[in-house]
Order: sequence, then C-alpha cells, then structure tokens
Amino acid sequence: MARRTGSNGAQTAETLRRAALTLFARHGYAAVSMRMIAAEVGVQPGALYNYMGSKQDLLRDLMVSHMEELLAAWTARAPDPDPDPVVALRAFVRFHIRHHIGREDAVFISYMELRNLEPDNFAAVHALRGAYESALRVILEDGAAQGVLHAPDAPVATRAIISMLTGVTNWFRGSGRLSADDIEDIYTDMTLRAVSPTAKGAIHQGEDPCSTHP
Amino acid sequence: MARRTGSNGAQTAETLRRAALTLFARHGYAAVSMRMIAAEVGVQPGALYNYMGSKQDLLRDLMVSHMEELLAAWTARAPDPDPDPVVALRAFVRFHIRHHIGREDAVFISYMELRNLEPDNFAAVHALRGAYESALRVILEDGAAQGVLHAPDAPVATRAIISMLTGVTNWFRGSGRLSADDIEDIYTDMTLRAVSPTAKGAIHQGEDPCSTHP
DNA sequence: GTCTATAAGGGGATAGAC
DNA sequence: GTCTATCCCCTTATAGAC
Repeated sequence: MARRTGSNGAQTAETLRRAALTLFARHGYAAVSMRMIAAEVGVQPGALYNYMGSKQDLLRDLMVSHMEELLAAWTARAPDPDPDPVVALRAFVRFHIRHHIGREDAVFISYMELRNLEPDNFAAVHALRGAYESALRVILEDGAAQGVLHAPDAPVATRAIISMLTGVTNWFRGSGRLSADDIEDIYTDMTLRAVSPTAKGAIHQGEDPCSTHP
Repeated sequence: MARRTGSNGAQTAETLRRAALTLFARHGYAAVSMRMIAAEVGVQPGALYNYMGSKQDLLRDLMVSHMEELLAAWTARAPDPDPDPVVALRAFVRFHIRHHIGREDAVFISYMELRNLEPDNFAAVHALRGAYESALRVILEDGAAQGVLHAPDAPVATRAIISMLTGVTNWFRGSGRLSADDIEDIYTDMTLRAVSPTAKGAIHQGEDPCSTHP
C-alpha cells in the first residue's frame, strides 16, 4: 500500500495496533518483522517508530491493554457482585465467554507471548491476570463457605474453569452450527454442574479400576 | 560445551531433541536459533545438520512424536474401553492428567507452534489430535445415549473438557502444596460433575428436579 | 561425526531529507 | 509524518578439511 493523502497520526497509530495484533496472533511475535507490519500498515518500516518505542513496547501495550479492558469490562458489568454465589458465578461465566468471543487474537497473544515479555512487562501483565482470576476465586470461596457450591480447592477450580472457558477461543468462530448464545448456554451449564453440590461425585464411586497409581 | 571424546551419533541425536524441546517451549520456535540449540547440545551449528534435515523437520518430528506417543499410551491403557461410559470417562480423565503432567514442554509446543508448521506438517499433527479427541467424544456420546452422562453437545463438551484438563500444564509443577494425585482427584471430580445427569442445571435455576437433599 | 568458514539474506533500529 | 538509505548484527543452511 502506498501512503494515502490525508492520512494522519492517530489513524496510523490505530492501524498499526490492529495490524500488529493480527500478525502477532497469526505468526507469533518473534516471527513477525517490522517490515511485515509496515507493509500491512502501508508505510515504510522507519515510519513505524513515530508511534512506538520498540517492538517490545508494542507487544507490552497490546497485552496490557487487553487485560485492562477485560478488568474494566468486568468491573462495569458487576460493580456490585450478587450476594448469591450461584448467581454471581453464572454472571461471570456468561461475561467471560461473551467478552472473549470476538477477541481471539488478543486472547491468543495474551497466553502465547508471555514468554516474549521482558521481566518488568511480564510482571505487569501477570498482576493484571491475577486480579481478574481472583474475582472468580472469591465467588467460588463464598459459594463453598455457604454450601451452595462444591469447590474443595478454590484456586485449582478457578484455574480449571478459566482454562475451560477461555479454550472456546481456540475453535469457535461464529460461522458454524452454533451461535455465541448457544456457546454461552453450554459452557454455563457445564461450569455450574462442575461445582454443583448436588452432582454425583467422581471419587467416592467404589472401586476405581482406572487408578494407575504404581 | 566443547566436543566430548567418545560422544556418538545416537546420543547426540537424543540430546538434540531434548534441547530443542526445552528451548522451543521456553522461547518459541521462531525465537530459537540453530546457534542456541548447538550451544545447548555442545556442538557447532553446522554439525546439527547431521541429525535433521531442517529446523522445520525438527519441529514436525517433536510434535508428531508427542501426538503419536499420546495415542499409543491411550491405546495401551484402554485397549478394550469399559462399556460403562462413566467408568470410561473417569479412566480417560485420569489418563490425560497423568500423561500430560511431566510433559509440559511438549504440550506447550503442541498448542503454540501449530502456526509455525508448514501445511503438510500441520495436517499430520491436526489429524492425530482429532483421533485422540474422538476417543473422549465417543465416551460422551455413549454416555448421553445411555442417559448416564449429561452432554447435550458432545463435540463442544469434548473440547471444553480437553481444555480444562490440559490447562493443568500451564501452572502445575509438582513442587507446591498439591501432588499429582491430588490434581487427578480434583479434575476427575470436576469433570464427572460437569457431565453428571444429576447435577443442578445452570439454565433453569430455581428448580432442582434431581436434588438429593430436600 | 565434527570442525571452520562462508554464502545469501533478513533482522531491529536510526539519520537526515522533505 | 513519511520517505530513502543505511548500520550492524543475526539468521538458516552448506562446503570442504580433518
């Protein structure tokens, strides 16, 4: 693409962020060159440095922005968490699925490129992730304390649920047989069952022929 | 490391595979240079080409080997699947967790570096992954047909469960307060509950047709 | 089987003109 | 704000000596 007459800085900056997000998700941070980004944006490589300090700064900004947006959206969605942990959990699951569908690139980058962040940048992103996950953990802890949820180990259950929910971005594309609402329903159902105190437990089922403990 | 007297080809080949697995997992395929691998193996960069055709061949071999090993282990573990889907599901969950703990590097590479595989290599790995996931899907379908499992959408439930289980490799390291056995127990419990027909459903809240407690 | 040396090309980032 | 040109370094892979 050649330089377009009338292009301005703010527009180019946003185009740059979107191009980098797509390219990093598709090929990986290390595999994407400044020349590739410049070609996608439609400027010469050197011009990119009007909008970013370095390639690392660009990665950090994309990841921090994603996490801050996620936290802000959850805070706006549930400024006053429902006192019923079951209701709060259902709200969290629907929010998480809904927020992540359509942000597949940012989600993928936020998991895969952690290793390419320099230590200070990693610490910042890691702290934001911890803040978000603690919202779910507190719901599970409250539910367990009240006896309305079954979560003997809340930290582990938190990670298990987050992994299950976020995994939807690995395959769901919205163009298949299921709508985003269908997905929300299925995952909400599975999550609520997974921590339901009325479900059949898995461990106390008599003999376990599957145990492979040596 | 300098060349060691008495080193031989087979030993170097295995050292190369292990070094590449660790480095690819830690820094990413694109960020790892042949020089880094050679330094880790203890040879000069050019000598690596006695053991591999190219860097891409090395990545494909690592990923295909991981998937083939996984499939072979499951086939050996359950050559004759239990006719009771609940028992079969419990066996699958325990197998999956147990097999993946200790293989964090291979698991991470198998998910993160799919995008760096050339089309033919990607197709091969993708097919192997599909074969493995179908083992779980069939269990869920059988269980739903018999009414002993709740899985209204078996393909989606399969992906949700695999994501939840594999997610354990993102954080579990064995040196914390929980043992691998503890993790197996927790995830087996959550998975069985998630597809239990006796759990409280998530969508029709307020009614609880299956509660065992008044 | 491993070494040294090198080919051929791409990498991030900067300088200075306009 | 964007361009052209460039610095200096690293990349994968190969050639040929030993």
